[in-house]
Amino acid sequence: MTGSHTLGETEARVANRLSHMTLDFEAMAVMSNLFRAASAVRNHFERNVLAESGLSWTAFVVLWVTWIWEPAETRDIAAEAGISKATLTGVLSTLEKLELVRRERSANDGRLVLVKLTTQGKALMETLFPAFNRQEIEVVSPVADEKRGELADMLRAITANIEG
Amino acid sequence: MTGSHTLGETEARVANRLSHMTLDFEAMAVMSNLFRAASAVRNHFERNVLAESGLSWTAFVVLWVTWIWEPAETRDIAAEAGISKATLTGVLSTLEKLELVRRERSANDGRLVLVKLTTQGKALMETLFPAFNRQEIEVVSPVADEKRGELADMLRAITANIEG
DNA sequence: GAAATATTGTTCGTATCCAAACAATCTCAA
DNA sequence: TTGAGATTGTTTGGATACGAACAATATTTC
Repeated sequence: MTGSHTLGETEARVANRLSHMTLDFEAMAVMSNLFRAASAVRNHFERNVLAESGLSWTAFVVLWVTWIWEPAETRDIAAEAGISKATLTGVLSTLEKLELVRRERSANDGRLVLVKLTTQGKALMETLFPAFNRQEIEVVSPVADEKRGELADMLRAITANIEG
Repeated sequence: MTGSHTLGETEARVANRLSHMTLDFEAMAVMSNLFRAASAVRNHFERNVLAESGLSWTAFVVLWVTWIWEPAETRDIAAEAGISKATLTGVLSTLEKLELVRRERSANDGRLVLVKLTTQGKALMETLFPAFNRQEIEVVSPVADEKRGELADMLRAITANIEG
């Protein structure tokens, strides 16, 4: 993930390249670190937790959302997972092929598709999710205990500001 | 991005579903908000800044890294952009088709490929990057001025902890 | 200097990922 | 009740995404 250049080097080089522009480097640093962190954490989880189950990151998120909300409507799953409904169609097909999930037409509304976990899907989540959480603890560990609430709040505020 | 359920609802439902497990909900909240924020910001940028240029998020990042470091070696671009070299090959082909970038064999080392921006590529970045930064300022605005450094530091620490 | 080893970018196969077009279904007004 | 409009999940087409295998080139080893 990290290149051969340090972040300081990059910022100095950027400053030089952009010396004729008026820029907010602090905002830039926040955004840059946000994406680096998200990408690094995601790759870390895919390799260390998800790989042995053969699940992609998105597949896991979809499985998780379904687990929490089942029977879940696909539009809600897509929104909650942060992916388009077109993407969800493909991911659900993958999860169905793995027999972790089952699609069902809604009786009340013929347009809707309800998604449920199979017995295997539930069993997988029962072991996978605690393993996932153990890694979450590991990943967050460099942030001081008393700062974590603040960190979550700031990230939440950024999201709310965009989507509001 | 946000579903019809609030984050509080989700957490309550998760707590109920997982009541028999020992979990760190604060670590979970930090990770959850990290991905929500990254995803929301990325989508926001793709739709509001990048769409008119016909660039994807990744294409922009690659273009940006190349702009800063040109002539840039592909292995460095991939590392700096946080994508695999296989992915970079495809993205560079896209950027070359758009005539924003040029590939060149290195004279010193026949294995290396050097990447440079075309005149059009430079012109695009001259207007696109300031527009990008203006949106960055907007996105970060809900975080108090004096907290932004801390936020960047915490995210940096998480990344370093994983990759170290 | 020749052979073994390492490194680099591309290709291949497969899985995401999205916007836009689409068919099926539902809602609601007239 | 019938027809216009809205909503939902899928399909389509094209770009991204990765690991693994690959050919080309450099480096190391003896």
